[in-house]
Amino acid sequence: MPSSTKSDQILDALQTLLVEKKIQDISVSEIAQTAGIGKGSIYYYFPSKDAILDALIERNYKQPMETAKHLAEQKDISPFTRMAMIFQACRNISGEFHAQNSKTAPTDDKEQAFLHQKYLHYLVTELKPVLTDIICQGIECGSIHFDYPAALAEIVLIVLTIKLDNTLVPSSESEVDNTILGLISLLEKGTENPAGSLNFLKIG
Amino acid sequence: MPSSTKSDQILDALQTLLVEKKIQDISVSEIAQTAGIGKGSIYYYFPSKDAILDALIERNYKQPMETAKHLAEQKDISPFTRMAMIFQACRNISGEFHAQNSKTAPTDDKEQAFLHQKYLHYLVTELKPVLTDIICQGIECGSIHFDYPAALAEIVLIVLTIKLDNTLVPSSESEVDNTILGLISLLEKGTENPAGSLNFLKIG
DNA sequence: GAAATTAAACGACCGTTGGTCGAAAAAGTT
DNA sequence: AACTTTTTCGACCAACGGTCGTTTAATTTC
Repeated sequence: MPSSTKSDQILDALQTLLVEKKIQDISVSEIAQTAGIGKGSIYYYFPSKDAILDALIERNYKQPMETAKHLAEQKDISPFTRMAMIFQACRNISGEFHAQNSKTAPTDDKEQAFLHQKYLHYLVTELKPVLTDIICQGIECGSIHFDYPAALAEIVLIVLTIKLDNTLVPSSESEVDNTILGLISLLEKGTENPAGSLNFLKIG
Repeated sequence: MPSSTKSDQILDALQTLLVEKKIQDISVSEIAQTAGIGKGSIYYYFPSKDAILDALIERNYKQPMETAKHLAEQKDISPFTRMAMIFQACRNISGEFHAQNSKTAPTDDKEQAFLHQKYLHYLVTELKPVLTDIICQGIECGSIHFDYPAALAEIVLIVLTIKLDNTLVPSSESEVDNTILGLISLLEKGTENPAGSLNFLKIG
């Protein structure tokens, strides 16, 4: 199922290789070989190896990110619920990625974290304004009480991304769950909502 | 002021070089040259380039970390205050590191983040049990109300480390301050303490 | 359709890298 | 002094990311 454009072919190749190897163990020649093109051609479409990785990340995240943004505009849903849905979307994105990448490698791959770092940056940067906007709407309509909407958005995104990726600060599964529950509780108390209002999207 | 052991000399050399270059631009030969020894000798003391970096991180963090741990046992100080002091200690550690490393490089160095990642892991892992313990003490004596002490500790450490390093998710200075203020506020509300109780250690 | 121009593809090649190795020097032991 | 062990070393290796001049394919222009 080859993609249309040439640069997509290259990204496909990298994606394939990433399933069973870490980036630093994948050579540009290898990517070229897998894509079925010459090594030099890679540099016609991308300025560096790093740029290929960046492009792949963006491609992978573009669609779920768009739906998250779209969700932000559904003003008929309560802001608090929409915040919860972004919450959930984060989970799905991270989960999808994780399933995609940890088939062979256990979890000790330090170098792999290099990749997660880029995801973290991309996800927080893209989603922070969206989530901030939703929180502000919640504050205006009185369902959320908090003085630092942007900060709240960032805190949520950082903690969620890091804990759900579980690579930058590895923990056992139950520890991850515990931290998420703690975050939910902290959010509920911090936004002056009753305990359990965010909990309907519990650990699945 | 050369250090005593040979492996310390090597770490000194790397530290010196790190002031003006990122790790990936520092070759092992360069470290050897700066340390005044042959390249082969490096591999007598360290199994890989990566291991040198790990050792340097541990050496840099060992002392402040010990004082933080020591602080955890000062049971005559209120748990809430001690939590604030750990808070502050985090700041100092990160600040010290940041001052040490960003003299020449602006902030755009993506590869540098590779290093911060290791700091994040080390700092959270080491400090989480300490901070959790303090929070538990606070819960017992009634000055902190929260159901997930370990989660709270982790959330605080993750957000603080990431925001204070300001490399993994770069922001402007005022944004960093805003996020910290937000975190403080969230903590105060989450632990059912009055607004301002953590604020005496405001942005300095 | 031919000529000219631009886009795309290529792989040999370059400088440098992290890491190995066997030999030699230094230190320690008997 | 003879022998063993620890330490030091730099030539060497395979492999890397990236460049380059050149070739091939596609497009435009007349």
